[in-house]
Amino acid sequence: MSEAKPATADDQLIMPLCAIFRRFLKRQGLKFTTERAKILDAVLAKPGIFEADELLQEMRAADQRVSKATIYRTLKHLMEAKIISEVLIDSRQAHYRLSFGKEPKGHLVCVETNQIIEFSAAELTDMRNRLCKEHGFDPVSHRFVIYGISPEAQKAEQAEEVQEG
Amino acid sequence: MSEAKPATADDQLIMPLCAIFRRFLKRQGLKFTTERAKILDAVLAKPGIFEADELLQEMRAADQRVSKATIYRTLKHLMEAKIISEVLIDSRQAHYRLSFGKEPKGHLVCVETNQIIEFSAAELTDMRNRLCKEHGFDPVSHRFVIYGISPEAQKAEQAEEVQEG
DNA sequence: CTTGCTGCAAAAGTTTTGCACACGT
DNA sequence: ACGTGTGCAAAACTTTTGCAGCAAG
Repeated sequence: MSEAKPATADDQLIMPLCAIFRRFLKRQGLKFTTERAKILDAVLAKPGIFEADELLQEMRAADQRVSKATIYRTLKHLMEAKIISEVLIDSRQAHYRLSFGKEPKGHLVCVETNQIIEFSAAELTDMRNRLCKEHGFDPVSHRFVIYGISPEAQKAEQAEEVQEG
Repeated sequence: MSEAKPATADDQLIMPLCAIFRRFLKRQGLKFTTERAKILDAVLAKPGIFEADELLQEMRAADQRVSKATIYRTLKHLMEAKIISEVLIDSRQAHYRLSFGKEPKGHLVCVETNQIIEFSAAELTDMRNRLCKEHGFDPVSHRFVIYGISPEAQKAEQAEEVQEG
């Protein structure tokens, strides 16, 4: 409520993640470079799902230029550090989301508009653990993606049908 | 039980699917070519999940040569005809499975060995429909993929740890 | 100062496309 | 015959890699 920008929940999130990444890198004998810091910042600024190229474009727009190669290399490290994780939306391109400290999410994807809605589904984790146990697997993660047609796309479809008929 | 090969469950499956594809093509004003028939046969011969290039190699080995481009074009039609569907295993390459008349399957993937186990999970369809309804979506399909470490890979890991320690 | 990192451009891998010719209906 | 389909090779796209110079610890 003060004039000066107060620390937000986001700030509280940003500080530790930067530290966590730093610690991860140190443990692996890797370096915390300005490029890696910039990329982590860009990732933290993304509210939902993102792609490598999207990150590149947005960083260029913000004059935080980093090469494509470095983005790909850093995304890999961020995944190893469990800060982000891959979301399988389509098989053409990799999609990521900030996942540190978040429960795994399900995704509802509109096949017409590509709109993506995240939802929680804690019961999936139980189902995962049960199935892993049945097959002797050690669970790592899981993905649940639902494909459907969004209300908006449904309206568009109906409009088309009227024209056709 | 006779000497002549009796009709198998597979034969019963193959006949209608070929007919179904044919009908689908006719409806779209497309042609049922020998290449499309050969590709459908190759797909029907696959018990589980397959990739485009795998199909190409196997067809070459069986002297049923078709071009890469035709395989990709035909896989697209088979998906439109709902005979196969895409399985999201990784974001590098498309994976498919014969899906006609089968209930949607979940997949348990070993992150070390890439072994894939299919499992049924009817409750997922209910969950899907419930979530679609909540968001006003018209359900199309869904995917549930679990990542874990298979028993074999676990043993290999333990062996490594012993060596390291 | 040593080791790892970056950017660039080229390579690699999958999927798509343009075009001339061939084939199903 | 007509309109589609096929094969080929090239293009398109995402991701990876080799290398020379640069920067972090």
